[in-house]
Amino acid sequence: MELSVRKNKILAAVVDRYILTGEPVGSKTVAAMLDHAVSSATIRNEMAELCELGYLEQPHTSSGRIPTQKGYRYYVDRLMGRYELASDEMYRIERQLESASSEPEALLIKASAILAELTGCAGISTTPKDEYTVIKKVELVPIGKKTIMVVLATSSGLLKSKVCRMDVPITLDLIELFYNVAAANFIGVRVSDIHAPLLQNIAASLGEKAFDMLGLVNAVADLAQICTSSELVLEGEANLLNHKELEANALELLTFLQDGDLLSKMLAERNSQLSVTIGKENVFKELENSSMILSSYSVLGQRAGSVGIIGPTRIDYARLIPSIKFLSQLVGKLLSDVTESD
Amino acid sequence: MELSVRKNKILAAVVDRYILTGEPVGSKTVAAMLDHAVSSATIRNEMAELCELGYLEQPHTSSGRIPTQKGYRYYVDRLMGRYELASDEMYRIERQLESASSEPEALLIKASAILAELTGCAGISTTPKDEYTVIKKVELVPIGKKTIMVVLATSSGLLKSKVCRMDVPITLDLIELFYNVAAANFIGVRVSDIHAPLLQNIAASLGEKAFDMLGLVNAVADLAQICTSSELVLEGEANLLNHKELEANALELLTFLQDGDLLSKMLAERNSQLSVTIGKENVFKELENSSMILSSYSVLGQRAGSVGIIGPTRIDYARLIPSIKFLSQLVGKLLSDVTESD
DNA sequence: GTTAGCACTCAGCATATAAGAGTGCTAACA
DNA sequence: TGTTAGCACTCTTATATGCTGAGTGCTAAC
Repeated sequence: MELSVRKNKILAAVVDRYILTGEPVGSKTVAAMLDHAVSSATIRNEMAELCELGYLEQPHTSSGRIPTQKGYRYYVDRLMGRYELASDEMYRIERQLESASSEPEALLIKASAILAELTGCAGISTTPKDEYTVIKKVELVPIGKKTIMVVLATSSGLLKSKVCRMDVPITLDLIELFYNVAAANFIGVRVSDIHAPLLQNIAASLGEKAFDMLGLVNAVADLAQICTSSELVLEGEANLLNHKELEANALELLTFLQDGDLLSKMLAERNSQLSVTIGKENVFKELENSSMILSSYSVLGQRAGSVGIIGPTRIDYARLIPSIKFLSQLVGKLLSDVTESD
Repeated sequence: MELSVRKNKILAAVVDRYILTGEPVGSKTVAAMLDHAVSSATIRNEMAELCELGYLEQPHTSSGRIPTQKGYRYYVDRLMGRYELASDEMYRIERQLESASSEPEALLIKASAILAELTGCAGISTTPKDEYTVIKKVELVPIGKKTIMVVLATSSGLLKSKVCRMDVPITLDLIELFYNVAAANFIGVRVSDIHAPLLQNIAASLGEKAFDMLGLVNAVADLAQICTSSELVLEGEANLLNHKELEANALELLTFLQDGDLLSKMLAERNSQLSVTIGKENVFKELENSSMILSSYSVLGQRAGSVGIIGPTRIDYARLIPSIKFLSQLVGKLLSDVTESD
């Protein structure tokens, strides 16, 4: 629904001001912000209507107005200004991020931390979801007589490892056999294609030797599984305590975030390039006082994950969104760089 | 300094009760706890003396008493009962922990999480400090034309990796040369012995080929460095918000913990088997309202790290200490298992 | 449609009062 | 000399009261 030009201006003024100060905004203040083009009484009339329409609300009968979630939504969709990052700021972020670009996980931890610091909110991101990437290399690293480490590297730069304890001493034969099996069945295969049927095939083809090998083959399957599921990275949760509107539910909120599983699923479902989720628009009631801004990044043209923030609904959307967008593009670029030289 | 038997009983009663309820404890309550062996008036006299001696204090002129830090210290050192874990509880913990025992870091994350859940505090631990362990294996995993992954495994089961970007395409010659260099200079060497002079030696012996190799050699050195320094693991920080005595400084506290560097150093210096640090006994003022209980674990007889908790000073020391001790022994045992088969 | 003016509402603050918990002290007791 | 009963006193907590100021809704005039 479209509001009148003047209502737009008033709503924008209220939201801008409220984001800035956190105090309810009165008609006089708005009149001043609009250069007294109309008097405060007129503003009052308009604001009363905006209340009825559900864009504003009053904490108490006679105080200024604050935006409702509907108000924020309207503001984000139509009213807010678009800012650009200063180029020196962009440069600074780029430098910081590049210093951690050697591994995807480190990169996303860094990205989340940068966002947390930049925004005063919690920084959040998901590691690249790799179901289309293939296994690049499988290596065994013997540790002890019966202990061996299985290392799996994917074409997207992920490296995962797992220690495997065997029931029998590890022989050179076994290792050689494993490398043969790996070359035949794993290398060049999509991580998402390492599933039960394939494993059974392998076991069958091995015959009597299958038993000793089973642990190693399963380890590879486990690692492949880990590679397909993207992981949640959260940094700067403590920042959320800074926002007094979140304090009341700080415990629930932080506990929820720390758990991560639910959140992780939620992020996986997102598919727009930029998503702003305000208050109760969030599925989980732990987030009903929070907003989430996420921007997805792509690796080699393929949507791979997201970076963003979680903060209070009262948040400077106009300034933060460009930062988050910029960072997501940067993450995509750096991750593509790691991979592209293939 | 030794107190009279009766003062001991009274102090113990006050601390026990205060830990339980969080409310100041009055003379009448204490009299009841001691089965009215003496009247409340007598208790009052004794409590007044305990105040003068610095073991108790009054939040306001006329309220019950609460323990001072000195009081807690005395209680922990001499008064508190010793509990034992129920054997089914021990079994439950053992099972949980074993499920994550494949890698040292996962194990300690799990241990911290268990402690956090068990105690309602933040669980904390350090990964094994490995300066005496030796490099077991160094592997190269090619990723792209100019990108290669360096993997380092230590005898203690640690596995670290780093992506290395080269200026020139990676050739088989280079890889072979690296493996020769590694076999001659790294394998079997203590991680703490990989330092600048050794690197210079290697560079010198390589002559003109040193340039291409430098990145790889440096990567190994970086990884060795990472192995020597133990890492801090923190779980369940959100639990701290449950304790109202910490709420006032929750932001500072969580920020401090999240940073970790300082804390990490502090933990490294600890050398007693069990350490209880109460309030201002902590070096950092962010922790002056907190207590820390740490128990060190040993891997193959060698002190390697610690596990424990951080919580408010008002905490059930008597019940938590046995849990923490038990967990530290368990961690040591599981880590030794991973390593022993060498 | 806009504005000035005014009565009204309500949060926030300060002050006053009462109740209750617990103390310190004194004097009597064993 | 150590212990106890009794009592006045202190201080927190809760509740009630009044005041102030910001901001409103409404009405009447422009």
